[in-house]
This record gives sequence, C-alpha cells and structure tokens, in this order.
Amino acid sequence: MKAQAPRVPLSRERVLRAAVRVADEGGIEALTMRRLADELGAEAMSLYYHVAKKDDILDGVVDLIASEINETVGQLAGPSAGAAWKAAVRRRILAAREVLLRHPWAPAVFETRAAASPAILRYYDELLGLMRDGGFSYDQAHHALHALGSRAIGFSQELFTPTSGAAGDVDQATMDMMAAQFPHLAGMLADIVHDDPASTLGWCDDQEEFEFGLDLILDGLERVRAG
Amino acid sequence: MKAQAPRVPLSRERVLRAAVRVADEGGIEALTMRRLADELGAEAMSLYYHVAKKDDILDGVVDLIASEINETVGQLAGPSAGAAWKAAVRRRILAAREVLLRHPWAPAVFETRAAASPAILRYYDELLGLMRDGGFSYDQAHHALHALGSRAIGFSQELFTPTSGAAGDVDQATMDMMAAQFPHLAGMLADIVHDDPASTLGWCDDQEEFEFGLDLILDGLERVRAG
DNA sequence: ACCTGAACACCGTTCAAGT
DNA sequence: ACCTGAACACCGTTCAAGT
Repeated sequence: MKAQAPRVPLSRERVLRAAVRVADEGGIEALTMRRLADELGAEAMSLYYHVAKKDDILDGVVDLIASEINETVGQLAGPSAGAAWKAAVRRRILAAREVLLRHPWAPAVFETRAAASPAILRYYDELLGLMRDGGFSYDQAHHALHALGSRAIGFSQELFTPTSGAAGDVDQATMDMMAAQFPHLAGMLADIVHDDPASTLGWCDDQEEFEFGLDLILDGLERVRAG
Repeated sequence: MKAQAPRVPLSRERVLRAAVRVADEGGIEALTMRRLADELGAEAMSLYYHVAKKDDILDGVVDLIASEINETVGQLAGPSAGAAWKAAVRRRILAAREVLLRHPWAPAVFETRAAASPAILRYYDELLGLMRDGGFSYDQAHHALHALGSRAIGFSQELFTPTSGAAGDVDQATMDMMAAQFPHLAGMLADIVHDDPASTLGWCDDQEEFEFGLDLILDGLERVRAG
C-alpha cells in the first residue's frame, strides 16, 4: 500500500497546530521537521512552503500557546478597580499557569524567543490594564512587570529543586554525606520530611510554592501602590 | 605544515575550561564537539576519552561557572546575624550576578540541567546559612528559595523586555499601530521615554530592575521573618 | 593509556523538478 | 500553487584501529 496524498492541504495554521501536538506528546526534542511532516502525512521539505524555517515554527508555536492563554484569561471576570487589582492579577496569572501546565515544554521555548509575539504583547497589555485599574502609574507597572518576570505569565524557573525526585531515591549513606558537606540543605530537607512525613515529596516546586512567591511579590507591589 | 600533536595532554578539566572559553567567545551554539576539539588542537573523537557525552560537558560547565561564583562570593564579608541577613543575602546575590554577566550564555544552560551540581548545592547551602543566621526556620528558608527562584543565583528571565532593542527602531507608524492595539504597552513606553528622553533605552531589564525585584522579595521575606 | 579515521544516524535546509 | 527526491553541510556518537 502506498501513502496517500494528504486530504487536507497543508497551511501555516495546520503546521503550527501539529507542532504543538507533537511537542505535547513527545516533548520539544521530538519536534523535528521530519517528525512534524510525518504527523501531517507529508514530507519535511513540504513544510518550507508554509513556514520560513524552524525558528519560524517556534515563533508561531509560542504565539499559539499565548493565544490559548488569552482565550482562557479572557473568560475571567471580577472587579479590578483600586485594591481589587491584586485579586484580579492573581486570578489571571494562575489561569495562565494552568494553560502552561498542559504544555510543560512551552516555558523553555518561550524563553528562547527574543521577539515578542502579538499574543504575548496582548497578554501583557491586558495585565498592565489591570494594574492601571488599581491605580499604578506606568512607571510603577513597568517595575512590577520586571519584578514578576516569568511569573507574570504563570511559571517560574528554579535552578535547583530541593526535593525534586522521590525522597526514597536518597539512601541513608548519601544523606549522611550530604549532611556533612551541606548541613543547611540537609537540615532543610529533614525539616520538610519531618513536617510532612506522609508526603511523597518530589512535589514542592508546585502550586503552593508558586503561589507563595507570587503573593510575596503582589503584596510588595500593593505596598508600592498604596505609597 | 602538518598539525602537531597537542603539547599538553587532554583532561576533563582542560576540556571543560575550553568549553567555557568557546561559549564565552561564540555563544552556546558555538559549543560543538568539533569546534571544542579544534580549540584544544585535537579531534572531536578524542574528547570522548575524557567525557562521557556532550551532556556531561554541559554538566561540568555549569559546575565550573558555579565554582567561579562560589570563589567570588567566598570573599565577601560582613555581618549576617539578625536583621543583617538581608544585606548579606543581597550582597551575595549581586556578586553572583556579576559572575553570570561575564558568561551571558550560562543562565540558559543552568536552566536545562536537571541534576544539581555540587558547586550549585554549595552555593545554596551557604545562602541558606545566611538566612538561618537571620533567624529563618528551615521551612521559611525553603519558601524563600522558591520565591527567589533563579534570582537566588543572580539572574531573572523575562519573557518580554518592554524596551529591548533600540527605541529608534520603532518608527511613528508602528508606534501608532501599537497604540491602537496595545494602549497600555504604548502608554508605558511613552512614559518611560518621557521620564528619560535622553536614554538610549534598550536598557531596562538591567541592574536597576533586577535590584527592584530582588529588594521587593527580600523585603517581603524580612516581613515573614519578623513574623 | 590516550588519540584518531572512517562511518552512522540524524539534523535543518536548498534546489531543481515534478504535478 | 503546492509538494517532493535527491543532495548538502553539519550535528553527536560508535568502534575498530593506531601509537
């Protein structure tokens, strides 16, 4: 049996949507031109008729995910005037985060893109709008964006996750060695385990920690706003 | 003339130092096995005798940069007990940042590494030590690390830098279009330009913004500490 | 013990050629 | 207008072979 010509003709739109699908299923390293063409029932070279190069695909994919975020946060409602800005911004950021959690590979791609996509610009524009509702000056809001960093759009990069990996991975010998070399890390770990002996761990850079950091910043910003 | 055998024999150490040199000069995309071998006057295949694979090199490079950070912050002095913790942590983080500014490609590599390098563990261990001096519980210090995120080691990733690129790049037509589509971004930009008409711009995610965000978080943490 | 040449599988991308 | 086959330059990596 021979391969059939694709029923639906290719298009930039179809290519980008397929790219998201491939990355969702196999991670970002699965996203090669040949694998992507496969997903579309075409040859790798055919893609170049619809996109300029792979970088163009990555730009488009970022814009697509950001659009998904915009659609989600677009359904949020609630007051944002005055002191209500904080709850509104918080809601918005946590909703954006939920979208990104469905595309775990996306933050890393976001970070490699230099040019801002239209959808990302829109996201930030509306975020600024909420702050303006709260009474922030543009200068204050500008600082706020920098202070939030990638948290503004729902993720935060950690260089080192204290309890990533199951706690069971660490045997007593390594634990002792670590206690000698890194007493504070060991103490912290012991404390976390002690506080929650039933926890499976491998679960601390998650929702709770994200919200702690977010609230710390939002509270600080509220203080700036209130003068 | 034919190539001479390398005078100095290869070693893991030499390979890693050469890798940092190559990345410093040509960016991370210049760091290929063949280019790295060139730098050492050897063949690409020879590297595999001293390192397991490219990933191993990247792990080693991260550890090397983190060691450079540790050496730098190791020379800092000053009190850290009680309320002095904040200044001590601030000093430490800004010193780490200076090292990373000399290796602009490094943060991106840091973020791709899952396993924590010994040098990074040491950095965090000592950072935790300063917080303990300040009176933080391990649980509080744990939250603090998450709140700081990558800022703890001196950098912060932005998804979109409001005024990256020279301001002169934006002509009036694009500015008008942007004002219609993204009123708040346009307003913010106009305000920044107005506040500092002489500024060349393209210079806002820098030191000042980093310190603003850092201080916001440190102030919030101090409030947590003081209970 | 340490280094290398030839080779492999896999990238992104070009280009002339097919329909 | 849209798609493809063959080919190119470049990756990381293996392995048998050199000294």
